[in-house]
Amino acid sequence: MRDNGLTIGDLAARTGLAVSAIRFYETHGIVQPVRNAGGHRRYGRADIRRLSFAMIAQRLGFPLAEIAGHLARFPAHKALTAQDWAEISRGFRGQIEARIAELERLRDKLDGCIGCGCLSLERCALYNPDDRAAARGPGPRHVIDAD
Amino acid sequence: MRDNGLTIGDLAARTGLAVSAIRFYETHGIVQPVRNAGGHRRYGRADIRRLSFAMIAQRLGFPLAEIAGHLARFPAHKALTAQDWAEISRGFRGQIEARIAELERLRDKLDGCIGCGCLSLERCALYNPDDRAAARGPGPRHVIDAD
DNA sequence: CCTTGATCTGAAGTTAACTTGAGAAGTTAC
DNA sequence: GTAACTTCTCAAGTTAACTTCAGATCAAGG
Repeated sequence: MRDNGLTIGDLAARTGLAVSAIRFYETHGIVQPVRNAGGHRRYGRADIRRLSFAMIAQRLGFPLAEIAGHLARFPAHKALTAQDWAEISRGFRGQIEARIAELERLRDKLDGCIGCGCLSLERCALYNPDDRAAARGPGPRHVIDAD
Repeated sequence: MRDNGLTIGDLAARTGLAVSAIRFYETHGIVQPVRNAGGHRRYGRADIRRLSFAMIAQRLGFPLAEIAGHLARFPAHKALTAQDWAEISRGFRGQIEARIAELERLRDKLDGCIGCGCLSLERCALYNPDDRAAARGPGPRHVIDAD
């Protein structure tokens, strides 16, 4: 008997996510299922929306931590409204535009450098030490996705 | 006595890379220094160019493996010519343009979706399972990347 | 009731691109 | 010649985003 609510398997089938991924997202606070008598997770409809949102945001290139941050602003079991979505989306748009702009700058510099062949660290516009300094700390550097 | 050639420290100072990074790049075949009597690495001028190239390519967002692949086409101790550089660069340009185009598509879809708020997996243009395969980034994406 | 099949937990593995640390040995400046 | 660097090797740690595995328990159909 389904008690009430969806099982993690149901959710996986509906969203296309792996069961393990959904559990992982839970550790990041993206969903917060309740437990039934046997200790199994039970989800509500709002959770489908939350996961859908997370998947879309990931497609847009945003890290889970940031996505979780956005979702944290809304009650765990309340569904996201069109309002909420529009509000978050506008922020996304700005960041996408920024990434496009950065790539265009790089492309233009590259155009200027093709044929030059200097590869000089002092003179090549493509090599800008300041930009590299921005990426600090250990771990993998997300080269281009800066910010 | 410097025997001949640059030490790894010299190279680090010249390129701005960490000594550990240069050793790491060596494991990827990006540089192939010779050893002096004491077992220390000695580099040639061509190696500065190879590292510069790698750094620039990384800024452009290319993974080390791919960069190493490009460099593998050239003799380890021959310097890259303007010709070589121009040839490789043209390929880069194409890939940068592709990434820009992908982001623009996403931006446009997002515009269409702001205000819609449906977040429906079946209908939302932003959620396209096929496109997920294109996602770049860190982490084991093999499930998604599944050929 | 019993057998599949789904879930549970917690630990460890995966990729990328490096860094950090330990202990030993080479190199250099005075 | 010796103190002070620099470098050497190899193993293990780091972040992100998950997956895989093992051993155990829960749930549901016949």
